[in-house]
Amino acid sequence: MELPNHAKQLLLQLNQQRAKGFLCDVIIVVENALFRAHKNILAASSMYFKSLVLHDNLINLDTDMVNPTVFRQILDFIYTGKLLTTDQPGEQNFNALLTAASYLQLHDLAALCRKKLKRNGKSFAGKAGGLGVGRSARSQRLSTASVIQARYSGSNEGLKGSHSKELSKGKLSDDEVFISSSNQENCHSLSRGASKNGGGGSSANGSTGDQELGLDLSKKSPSLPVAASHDDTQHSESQHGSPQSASAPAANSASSFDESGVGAPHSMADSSDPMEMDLSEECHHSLTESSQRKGLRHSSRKKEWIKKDNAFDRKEGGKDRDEGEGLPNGILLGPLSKSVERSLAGAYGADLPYPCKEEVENGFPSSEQLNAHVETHTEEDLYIKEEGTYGGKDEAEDLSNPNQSYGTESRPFKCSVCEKSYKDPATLRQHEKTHWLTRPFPCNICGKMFTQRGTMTRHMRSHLGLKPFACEECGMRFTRQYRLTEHMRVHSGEKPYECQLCGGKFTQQRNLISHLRMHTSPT
DNA sequence: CTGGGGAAGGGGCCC
DNA sequence: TGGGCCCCTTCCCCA
Repeated sequence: MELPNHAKQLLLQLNQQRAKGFLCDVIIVVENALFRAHKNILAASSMYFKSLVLHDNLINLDTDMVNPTVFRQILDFIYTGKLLTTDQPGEQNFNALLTAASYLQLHDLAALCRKKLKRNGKSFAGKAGGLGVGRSARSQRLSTASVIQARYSGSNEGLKGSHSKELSKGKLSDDEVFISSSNQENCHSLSRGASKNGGGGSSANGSTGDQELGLDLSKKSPSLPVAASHDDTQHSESQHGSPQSASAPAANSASSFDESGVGAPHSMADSSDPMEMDLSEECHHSLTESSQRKGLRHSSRKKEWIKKDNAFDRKEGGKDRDEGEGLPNGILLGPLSKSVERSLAGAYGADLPYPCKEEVENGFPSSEQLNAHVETHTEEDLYIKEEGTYGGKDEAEDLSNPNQSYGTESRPFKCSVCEKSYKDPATLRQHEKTHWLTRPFPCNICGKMFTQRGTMTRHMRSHLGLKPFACEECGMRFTRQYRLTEHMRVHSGEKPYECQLCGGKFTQQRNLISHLRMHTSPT
């Protein structure tokens, strides 16, 4: 069933709202003219607008590329899909429209203009003049073709190169540089988007690249709502998408996460590029995270995704850990995009269950079904009652129950689920996370999820082979300082852990513990 | 072959 | 956010 005029009616309403300024949330300044519009509409019509409205409520357009008359036409076109003619000569108008459309990355409109100009037998490329409508001489002589070419050049250098080529050919003089600061950004974004090398999923890559080129798009808006590096990366990625793939990269954008289910599968399911997976997961990550910041925890509609049980993969024994560390059994794929699920499933040949903690036995055949199920849970359900069933907790760890060594007087913050109490609310909150069904911090590489960010980043280090702590004696490297300290005892011969039963000494406490088991085990 | 010890990897959790 | 310490586990060596 489909309403025949739904889209049309919707657009009509939006256009009427625009006329009244109703719910308009962005102002576009073109020369002395102001235009009000809706960010969503602009963002949906052009990647360029999308990147701009993400940060700003007030947008200044390059008056060399677009003038008020043309922009009015363009805005009308965006809202109606119709191009209204002006009283100026058609060819001039289409040239101006083409330039502006190219500048604003309104590709449909640009194509339309090109078509029209072609039909009129007028080549727009390289034509001097014709931009009309208050254009400056320098812009008028600028060919749209060169605009587009410059924007798609491989790098900033490439851009300069192509521009200087034009200069040397005498087509442009020094003052004919059309690239305003915003254009440079734009160009940069596109070129980065076109070459996947620079993109990457790591925030390091993204930010470094921008900095290298003296460009930090996030600087555009100091009031960027979520300033985490992840989000910066997503933001960059969203802007770096080439126009040709405008819909796909948008799936990774923080501003367009709702598209992830639509745009992602195409680019991701078909790709084994882990970076692409990263992006989606980053998206998931940021969603989960920001949701929590917003107090989603207290929402009765919270969706919870869990690993079957921590104990599960332990029971599975070492083989699984070795062979499938990347995707442990009972992987807790959260609300990842379907494509990521498929990618992971394909990569690891594993079933990806969507078990609700309550229904571990049954599981759910699809994320949607689990989704529907978890919707039925209330906040209380988010907590697992302490019955010794929560993975990872064992008797030994219970011995370290803070309450056993401290009175509750000095630890006033008591866990509502178990008996533990803490000195400060932050620690309590951190502890309470261990009772959540959700694990908010997914590994971008294998999808494994963690309750604490630190644990996740530490885990990531193992993926990346980052071992910052080196032994000065033998050069062996470790992921953790503690390991290095432990290791140094090998060289020093220090064995601080002594068995009280047999006097055996050990360099590692854990080895003493396992040794003690030998004493206490029945056999 | 088996069991114990040494050394190391990785996750959970508290501070 | 990272350090520190707890845990389980694995791998290797050797008796």
